[in-house]
Amino acid sequence: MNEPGADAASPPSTGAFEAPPKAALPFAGPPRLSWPVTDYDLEATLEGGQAFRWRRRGGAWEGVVRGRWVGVSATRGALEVWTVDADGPAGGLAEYFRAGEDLAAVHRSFPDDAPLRAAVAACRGLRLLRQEPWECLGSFILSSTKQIPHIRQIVETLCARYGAPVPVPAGHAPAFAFPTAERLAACSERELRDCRMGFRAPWLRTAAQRVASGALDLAGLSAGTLGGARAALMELPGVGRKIADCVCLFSLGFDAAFPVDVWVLRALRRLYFPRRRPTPRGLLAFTESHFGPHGGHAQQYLFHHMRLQAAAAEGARGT
DNA sequence: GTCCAGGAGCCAT
DNA sequence: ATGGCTCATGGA
Repeated sequence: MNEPGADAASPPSTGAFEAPPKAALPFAGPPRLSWPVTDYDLEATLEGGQAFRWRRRGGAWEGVVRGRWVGVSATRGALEVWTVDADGPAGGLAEYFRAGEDLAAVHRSFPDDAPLRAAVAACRGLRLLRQEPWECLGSFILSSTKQIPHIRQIVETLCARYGAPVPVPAGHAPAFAFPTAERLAACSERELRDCRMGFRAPWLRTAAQRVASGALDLAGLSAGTLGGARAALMELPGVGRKIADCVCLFSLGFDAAFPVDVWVLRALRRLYFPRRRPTPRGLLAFTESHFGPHGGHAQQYLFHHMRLQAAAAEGARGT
């Protein structure tokens, strides 16, 4: 990936598809990093349920990645990233945002069927991130039978209480890293329950202990196969097929992983099996054979499309 | 009050 | 293998 210096990033925005005034950007100074991108929908990507720590600020977003405060915008024909320490190493942010991804190639790898075409058309610019494995695992252990806003709330509480403070822009409210596995392993179940995570507390604690002790080498799982990584993750209490697939897809680089939650289950049944009702096993086999090497992307499009439609229907009924 | 949420584990068929 | 039940918690 190219990582031009901070001064390389003030294209006059001959934007073919947008052009908000520069003043709309809430972050001071020039961006630290910039990559030319078309079709990078930050709202769909950062708030669509794959990551839980991004907060909208003006037309941009801010969050904490790998222990550093990050601001990000995609409004000027480029993905632009602000950080606090302008001199330190850039720290894998290109990898996190998958800035060099050839989205068109991903779309070309999809099967050519009507439901997926519709989802891609409705969610143009939806991307996948590559998150830190421990944060991803910990967050998704908290996700079971929870709505996305509540997952975000629990994660924020956890970070504020047990995460290390990170440097923030002058005058900015304090921000915190996602707690290390070591720190959470040292928490009591009671302390975790006090973060309102309910019955998930012992699951998170056990996962933290295994990662902290080295019994589970998360980063090492990337070097193996999807099946191997999934199986290793599923040995953790509270981690079944769905959460394991989320971690494989969102943090370990396995683009074929296809998490099936209640939304995706509804989408698959409605769109691909409107008549008969496939068994869970049969449906899993379908997801593995039909969607190809980037099936995880396809899954995210189906997921997001379903939720957009549900939100539209909700709005139409007047709330 | 009732139902549901980016589930998982356990137990009885 | 499959179908129920339970596990906290908060919002609609």
